[in-house]
Amino acid sequence: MSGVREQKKLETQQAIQAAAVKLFSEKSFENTSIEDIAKEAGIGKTTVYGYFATKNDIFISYCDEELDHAFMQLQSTDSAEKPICDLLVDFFMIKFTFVTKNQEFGRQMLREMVFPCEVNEKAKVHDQRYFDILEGFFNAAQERNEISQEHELFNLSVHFFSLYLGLLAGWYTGYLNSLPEAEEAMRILFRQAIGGIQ
Amino acid sequence: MSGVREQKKLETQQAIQAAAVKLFSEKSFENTSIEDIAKEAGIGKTTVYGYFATKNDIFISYCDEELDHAFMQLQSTDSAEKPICDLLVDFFMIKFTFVTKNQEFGRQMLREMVFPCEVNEKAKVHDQRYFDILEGFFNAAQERNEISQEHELFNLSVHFFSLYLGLLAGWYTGYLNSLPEAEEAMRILFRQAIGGIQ
DNA sequence: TTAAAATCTCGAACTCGTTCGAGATTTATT
DNA sequence: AATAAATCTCGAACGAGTTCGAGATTTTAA
Repeated sequence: MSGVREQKKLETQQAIQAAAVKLFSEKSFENTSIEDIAKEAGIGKTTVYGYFATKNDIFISYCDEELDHAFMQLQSTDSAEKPICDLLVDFFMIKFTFVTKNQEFGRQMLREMVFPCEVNEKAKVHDQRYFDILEGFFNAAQERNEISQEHELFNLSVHFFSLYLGLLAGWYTGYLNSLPEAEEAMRILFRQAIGGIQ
Repeated sequence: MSGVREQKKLETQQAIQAAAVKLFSEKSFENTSIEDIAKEAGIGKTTVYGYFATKNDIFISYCDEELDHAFMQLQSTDSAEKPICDLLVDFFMIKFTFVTKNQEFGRQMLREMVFPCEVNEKAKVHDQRYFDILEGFFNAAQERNEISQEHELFNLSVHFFSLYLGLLAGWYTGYLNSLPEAEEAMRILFRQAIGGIQ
């Protein structure tokens, strides 16, 4: 009977993850201690470290779950026949709204995702999914001749993603204070990008 | 004889700041404890808290000093008769080089500056100085008709600053691995922004 | 079946950021 | 000059993340 240990390990792992999701949502990252998580998961505090190297790692796996949920919402972006600018604004405003919904959670997550301590393969997979969607948008826009063929899809995606990042920075540094304000700023920047500044 | 206390307070403040600069440079933020700083400054660990509310605050004041130095270098950007694209690349590559010179320091600083815990007036002053320079560039470019008058200087600055941020994110998430690579990517994005993508 | 190896668990302890509280020093008041 | 008020300092202690080490459990090998 091999695999008892493996089975238990999986269960414990999931128990920790579930406890973290629950407590981070109820209280928040800062207000949840490792001991809280351990207690909720029914194990000793030290045992947690057999599964996650640091408290931050638990947070990152929590982010992964949250992002998965958010991704569902995103996929339903109605990519019908809208002009590319509107489409992009819709797309990024969903992300923006999600990430700034909870100021603290968003900040913490962005710090980890945008300026991570070490290259994180899992995050790259996430990014790739978003970029796939974006590239789909641009590809369609190129085919209907709304935008030029001369730019690579990846570079286009990076461009708009960067503008999105800049807006988030503006939010967290206090330049933007409401969603409509953010959307207006986003529209201005996106139009600049599309039309050029020459 | 009034002011003995004030005098001492100033000295202590400077001693802490100097100790922090020294130790953060030698070891790094994480590897420097408050106690280390206190010892170096010749005071008790608790006393530090009379001057800075948190360890992070010490780091932020350290950043301010570093950024001041970096700013000097920046001002000397030769804004002669270069095309705006080259000028912007030069400008932002100085910033990029500075901030990524020490991977860990840069990451920590960017986290604080881009996604700060609370709105930080001092950081805004810094940003303003950079934006002033950028707006100067754009203004000159508009006057020699290199770029259109229709965009506000501020929005233009935000646009390129955002692209710069996106590149830093690319650096820290492992998409960019060398300065020449970063510069090439920057040039591509900047050209996209200038020429538009239509 | 059994002994050795590998792995898992958790109480105790360590580190470091931060707060408390009480005594020391300076300033203000008369 | 003397005393009260304000401020500064730092040893002690607390809280939370993390590591140590030793015993318990499971796997492997014979």
